[in-house]
Amino acid sequence: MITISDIATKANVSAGTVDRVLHNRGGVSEKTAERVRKIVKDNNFKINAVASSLANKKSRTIAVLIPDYSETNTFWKDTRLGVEKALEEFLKFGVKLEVFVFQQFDASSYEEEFQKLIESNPDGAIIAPTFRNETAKHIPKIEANKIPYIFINIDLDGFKNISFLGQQSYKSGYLAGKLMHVSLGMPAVIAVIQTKLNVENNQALSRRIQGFSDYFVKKEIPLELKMVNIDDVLDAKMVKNTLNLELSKINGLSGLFVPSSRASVFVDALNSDLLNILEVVGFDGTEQNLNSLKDDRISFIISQQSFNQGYNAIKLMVDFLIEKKLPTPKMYSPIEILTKENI
Amino acid sequence: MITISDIATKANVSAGTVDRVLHNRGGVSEKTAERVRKIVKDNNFKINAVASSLANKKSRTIAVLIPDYSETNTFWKDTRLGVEKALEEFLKFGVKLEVFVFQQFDASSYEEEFQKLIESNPDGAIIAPTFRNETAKHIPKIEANKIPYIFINIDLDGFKNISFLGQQSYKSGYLAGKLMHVSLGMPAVIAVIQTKLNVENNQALSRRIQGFSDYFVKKEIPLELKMVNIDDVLDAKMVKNTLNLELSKINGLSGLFVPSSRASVFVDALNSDLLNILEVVGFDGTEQNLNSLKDDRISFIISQQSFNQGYNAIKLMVDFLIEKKLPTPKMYSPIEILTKENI
DNA sequence: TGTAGTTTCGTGTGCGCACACGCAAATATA
DNA sequence: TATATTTGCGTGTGCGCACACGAAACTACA
Repeated sequence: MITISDIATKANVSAGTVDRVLHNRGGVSEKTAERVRKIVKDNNFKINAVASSLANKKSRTIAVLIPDYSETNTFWKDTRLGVEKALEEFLKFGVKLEVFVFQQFDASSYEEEFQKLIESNPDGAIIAPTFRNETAKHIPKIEANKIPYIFINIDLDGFKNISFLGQQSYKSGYLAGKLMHVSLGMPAVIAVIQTKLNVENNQALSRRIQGFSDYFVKKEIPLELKMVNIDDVLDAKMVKNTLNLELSKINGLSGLFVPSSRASVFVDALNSDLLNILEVVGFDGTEQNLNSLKDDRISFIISQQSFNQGYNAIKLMVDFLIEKKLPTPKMYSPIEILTKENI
Repeated sequence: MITISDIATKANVSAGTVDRVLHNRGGVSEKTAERVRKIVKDNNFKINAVASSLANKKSRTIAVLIPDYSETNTFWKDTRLGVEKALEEFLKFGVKLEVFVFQQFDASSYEEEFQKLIESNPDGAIIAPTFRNETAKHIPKIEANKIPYIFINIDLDGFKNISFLGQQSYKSGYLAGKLMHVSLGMPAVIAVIQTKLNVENNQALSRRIQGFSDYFVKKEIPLELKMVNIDDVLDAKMVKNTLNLELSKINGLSGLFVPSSRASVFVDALNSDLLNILEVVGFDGTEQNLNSLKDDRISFIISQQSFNQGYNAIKLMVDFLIEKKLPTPKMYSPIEILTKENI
C-alpha cells in the first residue's frame, strides 16, 4: 500500500507538502504541486479512508432531499433504504446523514425542505430535483457555499451537479416496447395511461413513451397507440370510472402501457373482462407493482434498482468528500426486467 | 466518544491491560479483568473499528479457487472481476487475496490447485466446488485447520461451508420457459442442447431443464422437447455438423434452449435458415453471449450477476473474519433477464 | 545592505488501537 | 534466606493521515 510519505519521498518533499497538495490547501509553489500531482496520479495513490477518518475528527454530513413515500406511493422507499444501508456502512468513517423529505407533488413543500437543507449547511447533498424552477432558484445558494451535489432520478441539465444517477428513460421505454411486443405478438392496439401529476417527471415519461413507440416503428410493426388521460390518480373511484370507460371505447385493445410507476393503481381499477385480455407493462418495482406482478395482473415491470441508486449516490458522495474521487457525470442504472418468475 | 484509555483510567489500570481484557489475551488477574469488564459494559464501550483496523497490521488472506477463463469460455471472468473489485475495496483493511485457477474440465488440475490452496494456509477460502469427489477429498484438510469456506456457483451439500452464493437453477429454468413462451407463442417444439463436459454442473443444468419444462406443464401449454447431445463443444466443425443435422430432423422446430453458458457457440454454428426461424434462450452474460444478443441471434439470456457473486463472496468472508458476522447460509443471486435492449 | 513581509515548506503531535517489550511483584524452588 | 520462575501489568511504538506551528528562502522596499 502506497502512503503519503511514499509520495513525499518520490517527490522529494515532505509529507506535509503532499498533504497540502492533496487538499488544495495552498501554500505550495505550482512547480512542486504539479510534480506531486503527477506522482500521485502515476502511482494511483488514494487517500486511506481509514487513517483519514481517524485523524480527521470532523464528521461529514450529507444531506438528502427526496420525496416522501406513502402507503399508496412507495416509489421512493427503496431509495431511502439504500441511503440508510450506505449510512450504516459509512458511519464508522464519520459520515452523517440528514434526510429531508417533501411531498412529491407539492412544490412549496419541496422549497421548504430545500431551504432547511441549505440551512443545515451540509458537506454534500443528494437531491431529487423534482421541480425545475424551484431547483434553479435554490441551487445557487448551495453553490455559493461550495457544497457539491448529486442529482438522483431526474436529470436536469444546466446545473453543476457532480453526478447524476438514474435511468435512461428512452432506452427503458424502448425495452418496454419489446416486452410488450413479445407478450402480444402483432398487430397491436395499445393504450398509454398518462397522468399529469408531476411536471418534471413528464419529461422522463414522454421519453419513455417515445422509446416505446419507436421500438414498433423500428421493427416495422403496425401499432395503434391510444392516449388515455387520468387526471387524479389519488381518487380511486374516478380512476376506475374513467379508465374502464375510456378503454372500453378502444377497438381490439390488447395492451396497456403505463410509463409511470403507478401501473398497479390502474390494474387494480380494471374491470375483470379487460384485465383478462390485457398485457400490462409498467415501471418501477414498488411493493404494489410487485404484488400485481405476482397476481398476473402485470406482465412486465421495468425497474431501475432504486435501492442501488440510493446506496450508490451516498457512496459516490463519500468517495468524493473523503477520497476526492471525481464521480462519472452520469451513472445509468441497469434497466432491469421484472416478471412474476424472477422477483 | 469513550476510548480504551478512558476505560483504563476509570479502572485504575493501563490501556494495555484493558486491551488484554478486551481481546482475551490472558495475563490479567481475574479480579482486575472483572473490574474492567464491568466498566466496559457500564459505559457501553465499543472498539473503534476504524482505529482498530488501522492499527491492526495483521493481514487476512482469502484464497479463491475458481476455474480459469479463456477466450472461448469467459464464464468465470466476471466472477474474477468482482473478486478483484472487492480486493481493491478491502485492501485498506488489510485483506489479501490469493487466487488459484484450475482448468474447468480437468479434475486433476482442480485437485492440484486445491492442494496449493491448502498449503497457502489462508484465513478463509472461496471455492467453486466443480468436482464433488475431489472436493470431498480435500475439504477435511481445510476444516482441520479451521479455515472457514464459502461455496460459490455450485451448491454441494453435505459440507460445512458457512455460505453458498449462486443461482436457483430450477427457478432460472422456469423463467427461461416463460421467456421462451412469450417469444414463441404456442404450441412449441423446442430443442434442448446438452453437452457432457462438466459432471457436477450437470445437476444444475438438469434442474434448469426441469424448471423450463415445468413452466409449460404448469401453464398447460403443449410442448415438445427434443434433446440434442453435442459431445465436444470445443470441436467447432463437429458442433456445426451434428447440430445442424440433428436440428433439421425436427419437425416444426421453433426454439432452442441452451441450459449451459455456451449458447453463443451453438448459434454461431447454426445454418442461416435455422438461425432465422429459431428463438434462442440461454444462460450467463459472457462476452460471447452478449455479442450474440446484440446480433439478434439469441433472444434472451438469463444471467446470475457473476460479478456480484464474486464481490459478495469476498465481502461476506471479510465480514465474517473481521467483524465475526455470520453470513446467511444461502445467498441466491437475482435472476436477471438480458436482452438486446438492456445490456 | 538591512529590514520587514511573504511564500514555501518541514516537523511534530495526536487520532484510538494492537501488540511487543520488559519490569516488578508474587510465587515457587533450592 | 537466596534465587529462579511465573504472573500481572505499564510503557512505548507505529498504523496513515490532518493540521498547527514555525523555520528557511525569497521578495520588496528603504
